[in-house]
Amino acid sequence: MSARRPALSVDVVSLTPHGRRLTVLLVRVGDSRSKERWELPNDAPRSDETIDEAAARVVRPTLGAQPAMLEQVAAFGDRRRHPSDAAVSIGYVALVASGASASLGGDAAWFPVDELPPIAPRQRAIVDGAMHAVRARLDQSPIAFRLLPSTFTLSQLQEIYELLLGRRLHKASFRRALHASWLVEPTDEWRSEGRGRPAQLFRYAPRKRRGSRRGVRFEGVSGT
Amino acid sequence: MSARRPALSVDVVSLTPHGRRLTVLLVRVGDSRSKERWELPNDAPRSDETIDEAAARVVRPTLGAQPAMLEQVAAFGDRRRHPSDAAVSIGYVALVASGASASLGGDAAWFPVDELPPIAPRQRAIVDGAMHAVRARLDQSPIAFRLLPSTFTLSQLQEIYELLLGRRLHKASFRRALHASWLVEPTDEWRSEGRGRPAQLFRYAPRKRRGSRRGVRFEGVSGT
DNA sequence: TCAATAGTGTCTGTTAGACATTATGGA
DNA sequence: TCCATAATGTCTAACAGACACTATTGA
Repeated sequence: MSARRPALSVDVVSLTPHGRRLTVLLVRVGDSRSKERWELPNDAPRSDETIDEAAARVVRPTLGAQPAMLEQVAAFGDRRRHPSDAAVSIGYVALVASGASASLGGDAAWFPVDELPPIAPRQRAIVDGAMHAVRARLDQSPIAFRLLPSTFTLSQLQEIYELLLGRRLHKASFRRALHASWLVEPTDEWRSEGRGRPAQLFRYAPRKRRGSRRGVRFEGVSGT
Repeated sequence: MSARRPALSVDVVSLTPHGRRLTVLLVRVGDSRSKERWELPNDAPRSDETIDEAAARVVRPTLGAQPAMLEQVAAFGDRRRHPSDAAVSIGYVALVASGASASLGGDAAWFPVDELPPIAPRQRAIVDGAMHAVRARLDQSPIAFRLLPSTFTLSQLQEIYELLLGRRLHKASFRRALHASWLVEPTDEWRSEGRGRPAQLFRYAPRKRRGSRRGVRFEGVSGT
């Protein structure tokens, strides 16, 4: 994309749920005759741009709209290979609401995060770092809602938490903690999905907390 | 230090306790006639160097030895001013054991973190980011021990935790949680400091955890 | 002796996780 | 009807924080 040996690149890991899996957005890069090559959307920041602005610009063409969240992960300045050969790459995570990924740019596609095609080693590290950062922030701030449409069932919400944490949660405990956190409110609608009893729809509506807690906080482990 | 408008700088926030305060290492910069100016130790990374290596090189001359921990905080690429005018600065935190800061380089000095002299706005943001990162990692990994000599009293350890967390902890709860975490073991020595009963000295000696926890974990708030 | 700090034992309220039960729809 | 999922109530073990107490030194 940019000229030879830039000092910097900005790389964005876009995440969205697809079914029961978390997926990452990759773009196919040139080389029409050689075998397929994929990479994270990335570019060198321009001279008049902050790195946050560069990251926003990098996701714009591939994603239709702006993501629900875009945050820096870290700088990666080791000797691992990067497509642009940049000395240092700055990783970002973008969270995209489920279903909002309808209009993908031409050569972009979503891949399950645990089944990525071969990518440059440094970009592989950026993806891992992005997952770490998201998990770390999950109990500090309510970022799980960024991956959901505006109304959702509690089972959907729990599924997102399980996707991000990589482990099952206890249903009753999850709902108790959620209730105590005052982050959601019920709507009048119910949704029937397949078998079983229909689920009530909720929306994200954080209330002022009187004293203490910041996020949702689960120690909760195994699930039935 | 380096030529005009480098693309990158690496800035290191070195932390060590002094008495009951956390202090940051700053260096005085040139300008012998003008009024004092201080800044975080920083430099542009060299072309053959990773950013981690650059950070290690930056702290070496000012600190006597290598710090007990050196980790990246984040990249700071906004439009705030930086001494070198770098487009992007990468912040690092170094933790230095108490007392190990005997041989400081020429124009370096420790300042209480809440009473820093005026520094460039971006470096101010790097210091804040470093404090955030340290607090965030405190309950994930036992970094408090990096700020202590090899043997210490439990009151000293608790004081470090209070310094880093910025709030008082409950003594009995602190010791209970510490005992449960299997991170320290007692030595045969006791130390008498001023009045009161002498305190037993402990050393950092993490044991294998059978099941769950990673760090120390305190919800614990107020102290007697 | 008093003051100050170290170190411990007990009580209580909160809560995470397990378990059980009811509710409600589709096949 | 049976089955699958939603939603909720109760029990229990673990634990954080409060409180009280003993232990041991210096002044």
